[in-house]
Amino acid sequence: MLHYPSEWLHGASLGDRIASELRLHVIDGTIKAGEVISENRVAAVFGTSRSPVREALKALANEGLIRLERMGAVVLGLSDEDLDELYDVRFLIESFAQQRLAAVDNGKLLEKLRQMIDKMELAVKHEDMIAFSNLDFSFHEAIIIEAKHARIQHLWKSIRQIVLTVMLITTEEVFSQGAAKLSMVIDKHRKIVSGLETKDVNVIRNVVQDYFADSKVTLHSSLS
Amino acid sequence: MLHYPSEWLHGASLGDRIASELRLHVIDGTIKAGEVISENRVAAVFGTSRSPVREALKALANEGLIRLERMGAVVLGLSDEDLDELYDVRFLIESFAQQRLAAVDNGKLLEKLRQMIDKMELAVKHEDMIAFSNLDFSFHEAIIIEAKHARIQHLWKSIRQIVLTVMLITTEEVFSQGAAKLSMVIDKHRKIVSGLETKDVNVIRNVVQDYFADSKVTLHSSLS
DNA sequence: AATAGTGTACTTGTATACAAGTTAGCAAAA
DNA sequence: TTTTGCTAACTTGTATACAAGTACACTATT
Repeated sequence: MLHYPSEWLHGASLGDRIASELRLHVIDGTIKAGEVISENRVAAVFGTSRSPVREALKALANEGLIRLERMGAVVLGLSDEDLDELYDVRFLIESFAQQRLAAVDNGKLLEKLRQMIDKMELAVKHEDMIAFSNLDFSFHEAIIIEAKHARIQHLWKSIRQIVLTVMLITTEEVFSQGAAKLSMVIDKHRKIVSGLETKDVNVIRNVVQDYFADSKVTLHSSLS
Repeated sequence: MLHYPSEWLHGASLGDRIASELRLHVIDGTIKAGEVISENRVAAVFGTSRSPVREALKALANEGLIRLERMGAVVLGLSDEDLDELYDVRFLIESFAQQRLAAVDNGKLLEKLRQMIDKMELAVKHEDMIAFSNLDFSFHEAIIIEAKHARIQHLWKSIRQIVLTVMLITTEEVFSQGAAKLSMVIDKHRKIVSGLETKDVNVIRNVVQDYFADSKVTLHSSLS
């Protein structure tokens, strides 16, 4: 059973840890949609009081993974359709961010992105799946942060944990498909860098569209 | 001093009430950006324990109005730029929703929207500012809900309280500008209905663009 | 006077206690 | 058999208690 990487939990409170573990299991289906969970039971499972559990459930509710009700919280899960929608929103956010980056000096960002791609290749060589998924995630997050739009960054924040967790799961699958698939993934990121280089909003729009259209395909073949 | 309408708080927990009141005062500037607030002090002000305050602060942090730190939460507030960005995001979300509605049968929605517009005129006649702002809000929310995209609705959920509160404040200003301004606002909503009627994505895109471009102008002239 | 050390008051994170409300099941009555 | 009413075990919302960590001012020392 996949566990949430403990190195991603440094300095995290109990509430954060419970949220991360719960999130992972809701997304990977260990906790099934329709199930009803209560603060007390979750607290018992994790051996804590209700306080951190309460925070975790609030967080998961904010992310749309569960729905808080009068009695108990019902698990919503992430269906295939939900994943599609998640990528719709990722596209919306990243597309906005990249369009914005076309209008400013983005040299330093591009350098950073290229370094990340180098590290991706290293992670492939070391067969370090966790590092790879983290790099994939950080690549896109760097773009969004560099766009310097507080509200957009906030939208991102509301889905970032889900995206990170989904990437963790899908990367596991991609790794099992061998080096060819991985170099395709890396190449897609190179295309994004090339797109940003042009600083042409039309080129960028197409690049981002291609990226996410392709990602959706990978996503579906990976999860079914 | 403007208070959060108590009729919007039916069945709300203490946490919700504190969040709403705090949100209003952060947005209207009664609580200034840069200020540091602590759970204890807020609890003392509202005469409650820290528990509901804690929830309220978490909610406000999720909305980006404050930033939680080791010691105390620092108020971020909503600058003019933040408001611009808020409307960027509103445009992004509603534009997506309306594009989606072009492809489906939206007759029932249109009927509902027209009824809302009628009620707006009634609210003007009765000089009921709170009802008007609520109708304006519900009009746009109805569009987003009807798009039936869970992730998009979630993005909306993460800003809806801020939008509602901003509308409450700006509507107060619009009302003070007299009937002519109000009928302009109502007319803008009629244009949206007309746009949706065409079911033409290009027409709709332009209508929504116009709507929010114009709203931004109103917003700025209203708050400075 | 400047600085190092220390204590105090404040902060959050977590645990626990209690109150009020909801649900489900069972028993008793029609 | 059906329905009504009650009980008992759950649920969340809120209050309170405690622990660990942080900032800041004050004091003693150089």
